[in-house]
Amino acid sequence: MDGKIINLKSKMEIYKAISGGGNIANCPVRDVIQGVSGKWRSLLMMALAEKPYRFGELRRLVPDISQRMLTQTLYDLQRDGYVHREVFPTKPPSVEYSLTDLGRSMFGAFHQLILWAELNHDAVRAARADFDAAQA
Amino acid sequence: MDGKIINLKSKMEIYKAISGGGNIANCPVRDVIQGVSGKWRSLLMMALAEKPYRFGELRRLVPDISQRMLTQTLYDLQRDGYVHREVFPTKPPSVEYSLTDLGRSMFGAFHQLILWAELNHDAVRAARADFDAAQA
DNA sequence: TAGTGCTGGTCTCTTTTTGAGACCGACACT
DNA sequence: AGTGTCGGTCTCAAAAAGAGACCAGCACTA
Repeated sequence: MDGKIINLKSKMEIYKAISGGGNIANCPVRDVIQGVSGKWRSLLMMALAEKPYRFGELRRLVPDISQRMLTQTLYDLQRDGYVHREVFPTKPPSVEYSLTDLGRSMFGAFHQLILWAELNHDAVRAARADFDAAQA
Repeated sequence: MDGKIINLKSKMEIYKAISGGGNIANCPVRDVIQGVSGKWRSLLMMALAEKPYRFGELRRLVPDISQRMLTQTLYDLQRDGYVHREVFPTKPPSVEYSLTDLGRSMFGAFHQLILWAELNHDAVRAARADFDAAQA
């Protein structure tokens, strides 16, 4: 926290990064951030970063996710290339999900934010409490 | 990318982090991730990390945001303690938004992910293209 | 003195995303 | 035949996001 962490690019570069020329797919940041956004994606990435999991295991690990969202989120993560899905032809066929190299790479960067979150969660909660109190 | 970037905690710790005891506010990661999730939060953070901006400036900088979402997103960021809102009693009153210390701190961690996004965006897009092709 | 434009919003309505939960086929065990 | 586990899909309701009309206050202008 040295007071000027940020020396980003020029206004025009920011604009380009932000607007993506009107097309979200042209904006790297938005495109990738969408990849960790959503209520469940970060949690599943954290779980899979630890070790591969099967569908049912994930469902039990994250008890408050609906099956639909678990399916959907895993599908999206797979589509983005972060997660590998492998079906094993066992008696009841089992499906294992694991991080790809790209997924591990992304998680490495994402991990910084996770650490920050754990360290500063109290500060955020305090800020919210103060804000809500001031509004009242 | 050394193959094992991640040596996170035990399963139970993950579970606790994930489930938050059924209450999202008890889960630091989810709580903070929500703070950069959403279509606009990361973009506004990036913009404000560069320098303070006024409402109208942000609206012009991010042309495809609706006024409603700009208001709302800035409000949320302010509530989380990342953004400071100051009203100047000029002729038409102007409102300036800037990052707080907490916001700058969070952005420092978040910045890692931004850098990753810029470096690896092509890989993500390629993965998606491959996936979509395989589905067809 | 009525129009026009700028400021920073709010309000309403529509579309998209998320969520809860029922349902499904295959196979194993009892 | 009945029950359980596996990994899902389907339907429908609720929540969030988005588009865009509208608004008050003030300055300048005609």
